[in-house]
Amino acid sequence: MGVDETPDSGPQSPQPPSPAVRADSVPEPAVRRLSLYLRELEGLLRRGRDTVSSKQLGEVLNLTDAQVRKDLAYFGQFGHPGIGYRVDELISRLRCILGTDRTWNVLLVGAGHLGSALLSYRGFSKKGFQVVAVFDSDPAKIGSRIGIGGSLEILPIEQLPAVVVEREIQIGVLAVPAEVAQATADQLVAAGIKGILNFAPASLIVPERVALATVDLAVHLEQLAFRISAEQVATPK
Amino acid sequence: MGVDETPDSGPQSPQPPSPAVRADSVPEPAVRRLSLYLRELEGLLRRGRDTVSSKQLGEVLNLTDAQVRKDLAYFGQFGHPGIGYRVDELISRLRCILGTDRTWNVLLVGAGHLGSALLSYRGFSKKGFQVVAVFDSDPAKIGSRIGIGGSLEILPIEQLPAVVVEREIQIGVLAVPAEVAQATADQLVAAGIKGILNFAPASLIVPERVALATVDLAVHLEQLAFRISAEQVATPK
DNA sequence: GCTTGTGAAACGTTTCACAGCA
DNA sequence: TGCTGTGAAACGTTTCACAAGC
Repeated sequence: MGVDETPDSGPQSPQPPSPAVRADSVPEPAVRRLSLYLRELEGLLRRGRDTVSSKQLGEVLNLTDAQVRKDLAYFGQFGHPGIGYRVDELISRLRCILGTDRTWNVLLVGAGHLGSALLSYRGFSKKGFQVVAVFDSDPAKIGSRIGIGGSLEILPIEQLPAVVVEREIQIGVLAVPAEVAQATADQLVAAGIKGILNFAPASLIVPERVALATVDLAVHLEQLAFRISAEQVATPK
Repeated sequence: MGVDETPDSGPQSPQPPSPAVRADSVPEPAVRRLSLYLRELEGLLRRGRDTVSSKQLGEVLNLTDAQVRKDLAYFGQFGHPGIGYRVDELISRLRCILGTDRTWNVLLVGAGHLGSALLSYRGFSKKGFQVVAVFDSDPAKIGSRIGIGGSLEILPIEQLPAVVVEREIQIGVLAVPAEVAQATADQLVAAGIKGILNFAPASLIVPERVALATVDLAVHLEQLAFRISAEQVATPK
């Protein structure tokens, strides 16, 4: 499948990554919820809360208190009996675990509607994800500037391997048509990307060492349609 | 929480919904995978395939053949021993089950970058989801036209209840800032919306009868960051 | 009082393995 | 032979219940 990998340790990895706890044998659903805990905690911090109990955290997220405690306990002992969890403390622990206590350099492939929207989305940089390169295959777009304040030049896909190394890019966001999604993913993998966030409505196959997440917007609408239909048939309660 | 619900049966529901099989006691993960099966099958159909086995379907989706068979069997007996599944037959069965064999009228709240991108996304209408109204709270935007060919006028949120009834809207897409997401969701619920697709990075609380799906783009990047970090710590295989 | 962390039980999902059919 | 549909076993996750700590 083309070139395979950057030698061993990347160009120079910024610093040893942070986890500090072995992150294996942790249920996948628990890891997904970690992000939700962090999001809620950041909201609590903004509202000036100092501590929060597993019960309170669970309530807003529709989870039991035991679930919250167990999820957090997979990674260490962060709580204080009788008190709960200290908001600021738990936030920095979770950021460390999730890897968002550092900056991640991200590239975007596909400067269409969705790609442009993602570029102007503040939520990414707030969490430490910095889009540092944009690629497109359309010759008409190449060379033009895009992003907040036109800070990025749209590059041809051929420059991908060099730019990934140069700008120390770890994650690629795919906002291309489904038909070219697999081929583009292959190029990202060949360039040494470590994770891919795929917005194309297609299943991708990547080597095990590459992390992959696919977000299919239409699929989520389909799930809503299913649940609405089911409701009308079954429980008109 | 404001007005509660449109009387009983909506204005006039287009037609009795399609499911035909009791859609209860089906594992949630199985329902999620139904959408993926459908997506793959549509790809197979385009490539001219007539039949497919559970093994072949499972391979592209990283699932076992038994998993595929069991998922489909929850809804009926669609397969043909010795042959597999007929692609066109299974597609129409799945569309019927998921509720995408009919058209869904959708509204969008929030005409910012993401909202605009969603409006110009072809994947929605391809699956039968038609955006028929757009709302925003910014007075500067109200009255201007948006969407493919400027076919939609941006309306003030005050018109929401009337428009939902008038245009028989079942699903609302939320592309608003996190701070106003819950308040906006409350308005959608009050207007009688049956399902909400939330793109704001916030947990929403809605009545049980309203279907809710939240897509937090930053959360998916966080999950990638976690898995990449974990990889470097654990298995440098 | 209230809260965490955790073994054990309960529950749900996935995989196995095979009968039955084309 | 090749494939589906399906009980039963294996596995994983969630909930329960309680000891220990503030």
